[in-house]
Amino acid sequence: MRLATWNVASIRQRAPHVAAWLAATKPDVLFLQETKCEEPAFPAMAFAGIGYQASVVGQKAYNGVAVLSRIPFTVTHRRLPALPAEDTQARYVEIEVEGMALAGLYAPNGNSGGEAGFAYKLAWMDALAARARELLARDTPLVLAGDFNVCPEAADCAPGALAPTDALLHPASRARFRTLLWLGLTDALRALHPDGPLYTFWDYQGGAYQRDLGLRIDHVLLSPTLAETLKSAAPDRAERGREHPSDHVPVLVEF
DNA sequence: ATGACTGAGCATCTCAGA
Repeated sequence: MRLATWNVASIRQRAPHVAAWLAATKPDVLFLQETKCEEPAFPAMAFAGIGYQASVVGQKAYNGVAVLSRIPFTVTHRRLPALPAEDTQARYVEIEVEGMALAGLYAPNGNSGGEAGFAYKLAWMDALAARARELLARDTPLVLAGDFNVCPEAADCAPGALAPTDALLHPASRARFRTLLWLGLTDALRALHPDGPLYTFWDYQGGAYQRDLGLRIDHVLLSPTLAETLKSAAPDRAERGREHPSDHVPVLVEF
């Protein structure tokens, strides 16, 4: 299985990038985040023509996740079950493929909306952990892939790339990420590349990419039986150097 | 002192991103 995740910062702006990347890389499944449109505006035709079926969990202007797959899949969840019904933010999609649960997620940033915004980030991460716990209790092979909006360790934030008080670095945010690891999930990038920077994001401002002031916030977590078969895991840095790029690059994992 | 990012939307500014 070749599985990827990519925060595209608007699928309507990035459809050509995504289609070209799919044609060149040919992953089985690609999870997208920050598609920023409702389902009817999602450019599904751009991907159908190259063999990828889309399933979209969209909303107007903000958030939005989707999955593109060239293998058959069934959508099992379009929201996290533990969140209140009135929460309509489009941040989670879960599919079933060959007995595996594959989840694409866009965790809240947590820097906007004051204390309530940060509390929402933590509550959302708790709901994600609850879902992971549920699947693992059933021995379902599981992948969590997406923009977690957490730099897990010091090496995941270039010095000066963020203010020390940023929500992505907050001890409570990092604790929520560690909780996922303590459930037995393996951080695919770090499992194969234990040391040094492995950035997946560079800010648009201040020449962050040219100065390599990046962050590692896009992650792929694997349950134990899948982690045992892990072959490769890498961010595709070259995408950040293209014309009109997303501020995130795709992360590709092979297992 | 200067100029300094991107995208969406009931838009010529505001909000959000991170």
